[in-house]
Amino acid sequence: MGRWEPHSRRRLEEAALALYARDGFEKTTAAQIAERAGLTERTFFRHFGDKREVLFSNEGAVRELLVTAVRNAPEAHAPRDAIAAGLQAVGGELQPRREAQRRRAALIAAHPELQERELIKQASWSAALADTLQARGVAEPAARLTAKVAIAIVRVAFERWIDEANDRDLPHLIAEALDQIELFASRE
Amino acid sequence: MGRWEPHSRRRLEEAALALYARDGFEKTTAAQIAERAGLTERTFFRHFGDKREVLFSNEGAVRELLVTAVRNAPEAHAPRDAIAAGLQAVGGELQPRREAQRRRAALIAAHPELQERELIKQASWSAALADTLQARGVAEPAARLTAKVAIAIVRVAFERWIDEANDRDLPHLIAEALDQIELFASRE
DNA sequence: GCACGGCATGTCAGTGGCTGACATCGCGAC
DNA sequence: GTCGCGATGTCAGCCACTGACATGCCGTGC
Repeated sequence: MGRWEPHSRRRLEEAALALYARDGFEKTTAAQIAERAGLTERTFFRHFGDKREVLFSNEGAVRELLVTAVRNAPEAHAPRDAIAAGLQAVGGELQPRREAQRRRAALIAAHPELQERELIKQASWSAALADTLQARGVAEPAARLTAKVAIAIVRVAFERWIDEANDRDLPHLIAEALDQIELFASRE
Repeated sequence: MGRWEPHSRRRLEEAALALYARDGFEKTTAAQIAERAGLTERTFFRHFGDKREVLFSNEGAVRELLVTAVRNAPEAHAPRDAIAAGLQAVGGELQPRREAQRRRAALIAAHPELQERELIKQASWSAALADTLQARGVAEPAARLTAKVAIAIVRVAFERWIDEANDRDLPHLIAEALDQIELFASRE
């Protein structure tokens, strides 16, 4: 066995989740999280830039999923269809974790500081998507605009998926939202 | 003369602007801002919820401009045209202050924490716009989606306006961005 | 013209997020 | 077996932000 228990990062994430849910975000201190994980506050801040970031450790992976799916869409596909593939990839990834996503969304909705962090993550998705569209030949500023619209689509679909009593699945809701917008983004 | 110099809020804003520009955002403390304004740190935090908020005091007024213009658009106008009126109102408001907007944008672009705040302000524009569209008869979730697209349009136009060497005016850039998207948002 | 209450500010003490500097020590490379 | 690396611990400190209470001009009512 090593000098320390393994998986410290994951332990911190789990401790944070549990305490944020139990006591609320503001009432939880970084020291409490660290203690519950058997670590020190300083170590918490080595793994996560701030108290909020611990709730967003997954974000990079989902973003990569999105841009990869768009990048790998057949070259003949119009931007709209490449984007559809990307959004569906994200939808398929999140669909199985509905309950966890719901809890997480409720936590974020209750705390403006967390919404801010969520929004900047969305902006980073948008920027990455815009780059990918450019690489597929979409010119600026259409690429940036189209990317923002695409993120708006997933978000609205996501919110319906979280909110609604019925259990329509996320990919379906994404497709529906996509149908409501005529994406510009023609090749030239 | 009153017990104190008047316009303390404005003095704080100006002091903050000057110091953020001169020394950078993080290197400026709230106490320094207050001192430059002839006030105390505590008073700074009575006027502004945090160090960032002082850069966004104008935001509510512009949001009101937007929703009012949309609300007052002739009832016969399609949502797309009502939105166009709203966005043009915002464009017309910002156009005369290009240099100030440019400086402000540069400051924000250099600091992720400020971007976060900017994004949540945009989200509040979007939410207010969605409500207004609903009041005009646009159903959910189309209203929310359309509102987000509208905000994406102003943002992309705004960024071009800020960035570009030439001096095309903001209302024109907004109209151009609007043309790139077919807004859904039909009445029923 | 005086008492009074409100309101913007001041004062003070405290909490907690976050950081830099330095110490510790198991583990793998060689 | 030594050595250096990397993850963690320890400690001291800054500053954003807050609650509680004090102060004193100013308008209001009488």
